Amino acid sequence: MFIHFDLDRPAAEARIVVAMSGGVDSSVVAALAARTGAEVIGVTLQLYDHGEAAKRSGACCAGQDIYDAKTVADRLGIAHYVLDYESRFRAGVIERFADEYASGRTPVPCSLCNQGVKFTDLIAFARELGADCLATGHYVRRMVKDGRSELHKGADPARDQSYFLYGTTREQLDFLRFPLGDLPKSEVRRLAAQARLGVAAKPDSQDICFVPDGDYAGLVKKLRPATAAPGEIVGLDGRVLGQHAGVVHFTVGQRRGIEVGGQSEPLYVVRIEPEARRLVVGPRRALAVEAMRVDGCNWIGEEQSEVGVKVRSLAPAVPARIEDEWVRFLSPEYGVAPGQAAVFYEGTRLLGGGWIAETAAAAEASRAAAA
RNA sequence: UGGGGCGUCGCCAAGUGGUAAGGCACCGGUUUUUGGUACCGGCAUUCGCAGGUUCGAAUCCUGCCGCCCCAG
Repeated sequence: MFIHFDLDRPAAEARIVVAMSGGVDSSVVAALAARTGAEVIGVTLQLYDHGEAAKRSGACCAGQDIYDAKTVADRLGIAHYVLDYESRFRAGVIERFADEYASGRTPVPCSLCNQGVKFTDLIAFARELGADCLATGHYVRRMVKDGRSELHKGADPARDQSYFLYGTTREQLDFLRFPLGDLPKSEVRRLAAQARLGVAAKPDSQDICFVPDGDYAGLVKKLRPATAAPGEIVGLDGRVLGQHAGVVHFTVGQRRGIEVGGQSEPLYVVRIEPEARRLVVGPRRALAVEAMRVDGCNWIGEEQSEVGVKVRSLAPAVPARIEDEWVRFLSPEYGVAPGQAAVFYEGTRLLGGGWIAETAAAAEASRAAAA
């Protein structure tokens, strides 16, 4: 398998920097890059401490993973650097992650990380090295049309990671390469095995990389103790239904963990009021949202008003119309959580996106509240 | 301590002689580079307690305990 890296000069004269997390995907990218004949430099970011998180396989960017990346680089015969980005990762991702929960919102740390540490800081570093591009293992595709770079979903719909990259700027995109975007995961693993990389059978990373045991709430509680303050769970009519152990445990649209039984239908978190430490819950129809206000929009493609929009990584894009800051769904959307990303698409092409700032209940939900 | 009603899984609740529905909650799994959703699976040898009748009782009888309502 040969992947073209779309470089401006002959491979023999080019320099490719590969962001190596220590996982299968980026290791294969490094292997593919090495095959082009270009000079390849692997870079691994050390993002957090070497404590508990480092022992967990499947995480990225610490301890074992740095060692794995180094091993792959040695096997490929490429240079490998480890950059200590702990402090900027803490400030740019972890602290903001905690702040979001403290404001009753639900953050997307992967987007923050990509926008900041990976695509801003790491790209700057790669440019300093005189690289022609920065290649990553993301499952997305970069296509050049009429001299302009476009960002598209990965070919494998089950693996597409474009949602997390909506904040990529055009300048960044010009410099980035995503060699895996056309491949199914199975093929990537096959390539890893073929290249005899030790990480070929390493489990996929999942959950939040900097949370050691999946207990993200535990981390947020440590950083923002107020999020662990108990409070009331109230119904749409204001009636107190129970107590909760901290807003940090909840997100809009969430069903499990409310621990209020005796209902005829399930209850979902409809709203989080952090100042009052209150959780407002209601039936599923109370989750219906007809529009959302989107903050800090980034456009990669030209601005459009009729788009497909994703409010979560999984689930297909749904049709919507953009009216200034507000994005109006053609049919009600359920479980739209402030703090999450709204990402706009036209077919497979990612147009742009922003953060969900607030939502407007659909008539259906208002009726539920009145009942 | 007169009258009436009720007591079935953590909550709601069906079942009134034939060998414990269902919903909610909870737990587990599947999916997944965010959180969540969804889906699948699990979840009362036992019906307030103690006796009795019966081939057989959550269901009938007796007593006790507890709660509620109406009267005092």
